[in-house]
Amino acid sequence: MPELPDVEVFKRYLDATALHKSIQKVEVEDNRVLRDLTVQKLKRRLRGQKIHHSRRHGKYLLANLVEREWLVLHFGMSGRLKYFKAEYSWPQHSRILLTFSNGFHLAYVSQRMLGEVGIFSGDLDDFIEEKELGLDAGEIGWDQFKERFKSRRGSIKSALMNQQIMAGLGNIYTDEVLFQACVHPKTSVPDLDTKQLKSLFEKMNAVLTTAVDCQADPEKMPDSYLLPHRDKGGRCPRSHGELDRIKINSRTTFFCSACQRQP
DNA sequence: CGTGGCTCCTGGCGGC
DNA sequence: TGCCGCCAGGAGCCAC
Repeated sequence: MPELPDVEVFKRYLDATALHKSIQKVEVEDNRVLRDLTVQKLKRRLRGQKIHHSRRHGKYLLANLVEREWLVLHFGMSGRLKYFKAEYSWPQHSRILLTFSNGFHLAYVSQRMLGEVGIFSGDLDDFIEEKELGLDAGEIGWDQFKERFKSRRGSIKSALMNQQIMAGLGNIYTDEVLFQACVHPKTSVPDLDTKQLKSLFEKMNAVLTTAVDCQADPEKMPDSYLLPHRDKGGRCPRSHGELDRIKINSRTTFFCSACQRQP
């Protein structure tokens, strides 16, 4: 699930629940989510600290611990956060559990463990540089968007999903943006005219804003969106034709061949 | 440089 | 009912 809107919702959730509370206990239920980081180091860096504020960049959420030190959360395909009180209500697939001084817990939940929990030392800009991330999709301006995409040769879907060009869009929201802009996902970037590129930029902003407003919940999204219709029998809300389903870069891609014309 | 395939993982679902 | 293969909203790596 976690693309930019989902992670933004996680950020707001974290901000509303876990700030300014002393971390008393750190439990690692499965150390595979730590990758190269040792359990010992994670505990040493977290215990006794507080999360002062958080930042999101693309699909990453960074929780600030001390000056130039962050707890890094990446959610892979199935990650989320859960703040709760009672011990017996631990969510299934909790991999990391923090216990605060008020007795509440914050769980990093990840069924498939494709995400990562880490510690980063440095400024946010250093992190972005190390991960080679492009500008955040929610903050990029039109001139930068145009600049970054016009030098690309591949398909627009691949480009929009490329975190080095721009960070935040994943498979689902890329399909949504292409659908809203009526652009076929296989269109090669150089074949797009400025008007189409501008439309993609504007629709991207609208989609991201709407998705965050809907708490990234497909059921709350407008019926005119692709999201609520992908997967369940799948009919285009505009043409009412059956949605097409293809693979691009081995990712399932939904689109409407009536609205999004073959390049 | 871009694309497609494979890999890391777990678990739900449809088909037989 | 049970088992199996397929698939899933991420992303790094490698061969072509």
